[in-house]
Amino acid sequence: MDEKFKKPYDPAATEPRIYEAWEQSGYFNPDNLPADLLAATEGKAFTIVMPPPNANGNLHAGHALFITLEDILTRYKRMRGYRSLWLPGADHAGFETQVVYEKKLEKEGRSRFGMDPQELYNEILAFTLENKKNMEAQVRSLGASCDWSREKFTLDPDVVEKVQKTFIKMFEDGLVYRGKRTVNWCYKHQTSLSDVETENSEEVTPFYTFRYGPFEIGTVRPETKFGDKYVVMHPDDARYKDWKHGQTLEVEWINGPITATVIKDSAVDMEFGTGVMTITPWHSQIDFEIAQRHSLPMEQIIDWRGKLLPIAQEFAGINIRDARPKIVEKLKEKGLLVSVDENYKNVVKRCYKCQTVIEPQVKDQWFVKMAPLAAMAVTAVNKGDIRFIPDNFEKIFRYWMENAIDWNISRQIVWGISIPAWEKDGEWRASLTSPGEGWVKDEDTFDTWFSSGQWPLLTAGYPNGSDFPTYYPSDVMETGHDLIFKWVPRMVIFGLYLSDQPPFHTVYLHGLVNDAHGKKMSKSKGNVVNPLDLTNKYGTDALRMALVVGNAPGTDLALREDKVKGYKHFANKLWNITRFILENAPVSDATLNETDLALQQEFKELVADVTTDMDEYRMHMAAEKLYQYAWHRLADVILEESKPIFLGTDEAAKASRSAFLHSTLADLLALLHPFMPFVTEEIWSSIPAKKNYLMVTAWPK
RNA sequence: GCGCGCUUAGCUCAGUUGGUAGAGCAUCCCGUUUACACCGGGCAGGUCGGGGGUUCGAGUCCCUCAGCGCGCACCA
Repeated sequence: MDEKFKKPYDPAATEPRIYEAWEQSGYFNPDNLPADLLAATEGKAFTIVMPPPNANGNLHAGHALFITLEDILTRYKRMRGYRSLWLPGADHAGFETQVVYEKKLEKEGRSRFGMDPQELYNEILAFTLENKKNMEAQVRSLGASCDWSREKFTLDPDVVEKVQKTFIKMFEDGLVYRGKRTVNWCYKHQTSLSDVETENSEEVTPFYTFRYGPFEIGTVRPETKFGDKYVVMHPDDARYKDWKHGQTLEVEWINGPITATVIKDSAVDMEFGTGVMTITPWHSQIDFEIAQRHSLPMEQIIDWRGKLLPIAQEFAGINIRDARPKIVEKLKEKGLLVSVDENYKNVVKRCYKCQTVIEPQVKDQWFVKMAPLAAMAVTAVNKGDIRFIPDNFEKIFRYWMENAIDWNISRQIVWGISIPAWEKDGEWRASLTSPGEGWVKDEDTFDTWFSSGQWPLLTAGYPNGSDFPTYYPSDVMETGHDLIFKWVPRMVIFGLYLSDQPPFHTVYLHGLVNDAHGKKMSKSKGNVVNPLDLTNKYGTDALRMALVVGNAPGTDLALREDKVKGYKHFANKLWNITRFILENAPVSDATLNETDLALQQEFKELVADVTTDMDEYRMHMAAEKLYQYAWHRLADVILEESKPIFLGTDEAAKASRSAFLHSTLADLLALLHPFMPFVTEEIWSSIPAKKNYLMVTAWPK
């Protein structure tokens, strides 16, 4: 028996050594897997594309969860004889990273505004590459058996070029268009944002009712109302039936009399307020749509920094935050303020990074025409080409695809992939290089989801790389349920659009990792758990088990330190089970007696049960069953019952029990390996059954 | 407003197609007879949120109500 079993299992001393050995072995690369292992599937591929972590900081508990789940699937399939590829990556994370970097600049008393764009880009690139190394080291420490030789970065030159070519193809296919439309504008970050980059918050805002000629109109935003010269009501509203569409009238307004025009539009809710509203098309989505329907002119009231433009006359140059009370005061003095409801509940859109109130602004941007693409995605789901785990997420996916709105892919930030579009005299062309003299390049960059949406294709080298189509489509997309409408649909759409097939057949969605009381982790609450602190204290295997057991797909998890501690004890339990067997059971290939055959049968049923769980993505069940068997069946009962046998004189019984224990230990280590790769590999290296690494040993039958 | 999810032992959660309620941690009692005190043995603890229905049988399926959480939405 190896002397090491006389001391408790020491994860810290073991894990780096084991990971190094795995990496050296080359088996993370599916092209190097042993032929006898692959024989089981005749070399079929199994591919998971890693959701590329943002290369802008440390890994958090959510990363630890997805790395654990994906590594379990990869290791399981590898042991089942698949050419298992888990392809790692790193995301430049456009806006996210730029926000992180801007905070860093702020701390240094600097600002991105006024910086040379190329200089800023280079600084962020250096920062990102440094973080990327850090991130990769952390992924390794969690035991990820991914193929580093294939690692991709979203700013690799070939990735950038392919992303740009996709845009060009979409431009030629009429799936992207240049549109002057309402966008979500963040004053702090000076960029437009997609709908998924904003959050809604319900807030209590004063609701003002003003006299507008013969009408009363309601608003929460008096500061936008300078240019309001269209008064809108529902065509069926009996109260206003005497007012005709297009009719004009003189009204006294903020800065004097104006000529207003009556517009009838069914977008107006008759039940709300007085049923009459004025519109500010430049700064409201719904007003914009009404204005479009009636071909009304629109004018910008607030500039890109949040200050009132000259149309506001005496208020020009004032920040809208400060302008509101002043304007209300003026309207009140003019006798135009009818009432104020101080308890009005209103939904306000905010920037998901800085919580700045989002301003609708009208801007020329590139939009993806979503309807035809989304229809393809719905068809694929209807045909059963994509399965969701848990399956209720299919409804959410479907809802999102059936209500898809056109996607703004232009960002006014430097940190991203440049949009290959050129403009001359109002005409736009899409091209990698300038179409000729006088063409001006679009300065904007792509929304980061435009590139990450193509990730499964890009990692496989679409359309002509050596891994395409060997490792495309991939098998499982494992990611957080919060990405069900941010990332997953975009991957499905790009996969179908570019390759005519979905990029994966299964979408496995995990929940959030919360704190011990089920509360969302946040820096401001101070309840953030650093996964590496836990692995340093209890070992990586312990953390992995704590993240998996009892964590049903799609549901959130409360991560408690005592749970991690419990599985550290379990790793040690395996250690001591091994010690007992090595000390007491001489190696034997004796035929099993009746008692031991029954034990073997019981174990075989466990193997079958666990295998089914794994095939059905019930990793949480499999892990718990293995834990129960190892501790409360094998250790508590079978080993205890073995003691008198080994102390006795019945040599046949000893031989039989020894044979059973050795084979069961070997198989149990194999079954546990995907969950607890380090301790199982370390034990495996010291038992008689060992041939090659446990990582490339066949899954028990 | 629409949609989704959750409500099971003190805490955190499992419970695959409906078949006599489970785990970990915590608590309490006992134990060092040596694989392991990073341990072992044992006790206690739940009318599975309320109500109704389908069924021979429901934590599991259906309806309804309540509470909590989350997402979506152009009510100015």
